[in-house]
Amino acid sequence: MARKGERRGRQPCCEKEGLKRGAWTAAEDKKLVAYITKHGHTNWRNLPKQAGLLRCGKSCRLRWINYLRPDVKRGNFTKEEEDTIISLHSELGNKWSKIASYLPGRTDNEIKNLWHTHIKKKIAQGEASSSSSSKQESYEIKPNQSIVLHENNSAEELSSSQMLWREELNEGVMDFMMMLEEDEGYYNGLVYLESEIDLWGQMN
DNA sequence: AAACGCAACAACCGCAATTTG
DNA sequence: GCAAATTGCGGTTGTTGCGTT
Repeated sequence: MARKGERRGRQPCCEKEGLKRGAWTAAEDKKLVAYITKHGHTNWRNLPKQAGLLRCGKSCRLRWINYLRPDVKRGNFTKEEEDTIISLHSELGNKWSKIASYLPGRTDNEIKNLWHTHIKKKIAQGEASSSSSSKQESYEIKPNQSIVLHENNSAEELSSSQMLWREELNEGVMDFMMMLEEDEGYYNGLVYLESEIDLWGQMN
């Protein structure tokens, strides 16, 4: 907290100078995941400094919540999810985080993007409610199954998109593990991460 | 093959709400 | 109770990739 007599008024969320912006690199992602896995995120403002990242806390928080969190569901929206979004939006308006809370694994940003890129257009074209007659679009229905890091699913149980998704996840975890080998504490973090992903999978 | 336009989505910004001392 | 710090949300912008000409 600022002491009396220090600069008044609202400070920017981060110093603009010397901080990196734009797309996140794999190395930055790893640092962030490793740090949060080990220490959690009690203070986003201090986190980047402690994690050795040249980013502002806001940027780290956004990256974690929208992409790096183990329970984030990547991939195309199902028809059911889409219908839920349409229904909730008519009820709640642009309360994206509220809408996201009804869709486990989906983020407000993702839903907002979907709305602006697909759903809004569909509704404008009057297609939203006539799903039976409308043709499937490029983001057509995909089986809504869990992320599985373990080798307990046979290939034929997974769609090609799921296989690709799973491969990407496993690659990421392998990279992460290589980094973790140097630090036992980080390994415990990985175990935690995996159990979280597994738990999320069981819930779905 | 190059140029252009558009769609998709990742990331940033500003403000509001909440928390803290 | 107040001021300042911090977090979270929603709007918007920037970048990238793909399709078309």
